[in-house]
Amino acid sequence: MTRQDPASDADLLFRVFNEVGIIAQLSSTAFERVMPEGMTLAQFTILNHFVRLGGRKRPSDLASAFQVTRATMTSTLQRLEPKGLVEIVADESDGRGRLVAITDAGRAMHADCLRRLAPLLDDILAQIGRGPFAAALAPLAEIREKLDRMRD
Amino acid sequence: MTRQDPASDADLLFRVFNEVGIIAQLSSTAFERVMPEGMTLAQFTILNHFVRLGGRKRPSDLASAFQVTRATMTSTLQRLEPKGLVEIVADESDGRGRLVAITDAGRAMHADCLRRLAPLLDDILAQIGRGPFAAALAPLAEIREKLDRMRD
DNA sequence: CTCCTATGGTTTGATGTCGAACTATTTAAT
DNA sequence: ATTAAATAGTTCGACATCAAACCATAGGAG
Repeated sequence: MTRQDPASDADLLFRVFNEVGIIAQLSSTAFERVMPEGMTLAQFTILNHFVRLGGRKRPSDLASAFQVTRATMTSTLQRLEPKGLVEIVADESDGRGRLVAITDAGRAMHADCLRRLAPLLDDILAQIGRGPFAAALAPLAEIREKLDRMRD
Repeated sequence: MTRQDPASDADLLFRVFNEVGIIAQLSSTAFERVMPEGMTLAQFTILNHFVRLGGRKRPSDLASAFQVTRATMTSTLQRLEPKGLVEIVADESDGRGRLVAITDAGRAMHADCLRRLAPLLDDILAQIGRGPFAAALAPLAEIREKLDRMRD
């Protein structure tokens, strides 16, 4: 029963990755259209991390938390810091490292983003319902986790 | 039973979009690491379209087929054409339009990409199995379709 | 102690992507 | 027929992202 034509397996993977790509595209641009001028999903994600977990983190820890390269994190932090949304200080205990923390302005920006996001989420829930999301979450989490573990 | 705390609904959506974003990220970079030098997922997707469906298409049709802007399609076509993988000619019946078609070199490149992709797909199937993909496909397709219909 | 490797960050160059502004052509409206 | 609105493509500027190359510091092997 679990035996399958290899071609159809490949096709299944293709289709899933294709849907995933399109959804990622559509959702991130929908997000960014309602966000304050200049705020991107990548930047919001950093603020969200600090609002939920607090504390100070090294850029490389943020990079692995979000599955991006250190170069990408450098770039995003270099956009957040001039706006005063995060502050970055040298790590006393490690001459190479730096430590990032959110500022009050960053918290205010995050709150504003959440406020603007609410109507969009309501709209999506009204149009699609929670069913498909509930059904997709567990398999997606498994795919993500194993895919992540494979990148070695 | 279907009644839910609105906060948990928002959280569900957040999580699904988050998983989707990470999977899109990981899968596309995994794809591009095994592809021939200079080939990207975006470019492969165009070649794949023509190999499967044949014919000639206008850039704007390709753009809507792949849910990207015309500007994005212009950019991708401007990378494929100099490499000789597609050819672009004026549309006789419409002075504004242009028509894109794949070339023999494009077909050869596509075949090479498929050949290189096979081991990666095998690896993914071996590590994850088809189960989570089969489970995710239908809900993802529904989310994608309705999200797509909302962008108006 | 000295050297070699590992780790943290940055820079550079390339690609994909968007939105906005622009040109050219087509179609519809009056 | 003239004009206004829609459509096809392009260009530009910004951002996210990666890989590769690079600098600095830390840690371990002898």
